[in-house]
Amino acid sequence: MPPKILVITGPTASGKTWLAVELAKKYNGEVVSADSMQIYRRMDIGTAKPTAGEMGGVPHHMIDVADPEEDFSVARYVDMASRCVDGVLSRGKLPILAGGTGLYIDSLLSGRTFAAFDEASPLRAALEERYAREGGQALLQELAKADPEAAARLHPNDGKRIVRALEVWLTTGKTITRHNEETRALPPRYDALTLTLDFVRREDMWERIDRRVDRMMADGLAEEVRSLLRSGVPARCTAMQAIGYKEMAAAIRGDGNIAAAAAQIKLRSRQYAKRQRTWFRRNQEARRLLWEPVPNFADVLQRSTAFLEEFGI
RNA sequence: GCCUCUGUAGCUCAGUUGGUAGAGCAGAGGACUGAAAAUCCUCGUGUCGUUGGUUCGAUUCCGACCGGAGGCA
Repeated sequence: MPPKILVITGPTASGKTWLAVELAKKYNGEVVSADSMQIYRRMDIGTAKPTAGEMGGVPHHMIDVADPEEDFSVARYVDMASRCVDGVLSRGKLPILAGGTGLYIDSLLSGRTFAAFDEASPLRAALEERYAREGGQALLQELAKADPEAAARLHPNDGKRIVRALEVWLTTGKTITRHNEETRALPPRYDALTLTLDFVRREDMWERIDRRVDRMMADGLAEEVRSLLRSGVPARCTAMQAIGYKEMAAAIRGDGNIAAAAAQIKLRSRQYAKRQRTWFRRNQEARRLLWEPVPNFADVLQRSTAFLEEFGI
C-alpha cells in the first residue's frame, strides 16, 4: 500500500491555507503547496501566498521554487513535489498537499509519467507556427494518420493539445493516446485522503473572492506587478499569465486604469473558481467540507479530523 | 414649454421593407496528461417601455402616455 497523505483542495479563496496549517499543527504535518503560481518568487500578493504569520511555524514546500521568467510545467512540479512529500514522510511526519491546481495534484498522486519533452528542440515552435498558418483542421488530419483516436477527440480550435499530441508522436514515436493508456495503468504513488473545501452558495464564494482582491489591491498588487515588469519579466511568460498579473500589467502599460483592472481581476477569479469546481467535482472519493453562508471554522476543523481518523491518519 | 433622438435577453446593442427576434459580454454545464490562475467545447423565449388605433396579423406603421439623452427657448 502506498504511503498515506492528506490533500486539501478547493476553489480559490476557500480557506485551503488556513485548514492546511491547522491540521499540520494537529497531526505533526508539513505542507506541500499544489499551486501553479505560488511556485514563483517575487509574486506574493497576487498569488495569495501564505505569509510567515499564516504559516504559523509549519514548514511549507513548493513555494518560491522558480523565477517568474522560468518555464515551469506539471512534469517539473511532480518531480520536485514528490521529493518534498517523500522527504516529509522520511521525517516521520504527515505530508499535507494543499492547493487549487487540480492537474498538479492528480498527477502527483497518480504516479503518472510524462512523455519526453525536448526543451532544446525547435519542433514545438514549428508546430505552433503551422497551427497558426494552416489551422487546426490540417494538423488534425496529419495527426489522424498516426493517432486517429486523439485526432477524433481533439477539437480543431484546441491548438495547445493538437500541437502537443503531434509533438509527442514526432519526438517519441509513440502516440499520446498510447502513452496515456500506459501511464494510467501505473499504480498510484500515494494513498490520499482528499478534503475539498467549497461553498454552499456561489454568492458567498464571489463575496470572498471580491474581498480578497480588494485586500490585494490595498496590499500593493499594482506595485508588485510594476516591479516585476521593471525587472524585465516578459509579459508573455507563464508567470505573467496568472490572474491579477496579466490584467494589472495590461493596465499599467495601457490606459493606467487600476480600478478597472481590479474589477477585471475579480471577474477572472470567479471564472477560474468555476473551472476549479468542475475539476474537483470529478473526484467522487473526495470528502467535501462546505462553508455554510457564514464560515464556521471550528466546525470544519472538527469534521476534518473525523475524516482523518476514519482514514487512519 | 417646443423639437429631435431613444426605450429589444442580467449588461451593451443588432434586427424584423408588418408574419412574435439575434450577437458580444455576463452566466450555466463540460473537457483537461510537460503553458493548467492556461487552453478548449456546448447552451440564448425575452409581456421587443405602457396603452389605444390601423391590419387577417404589430415588437415592426400611426397616436397618446411614461422613462432616458440632446437641442431650442
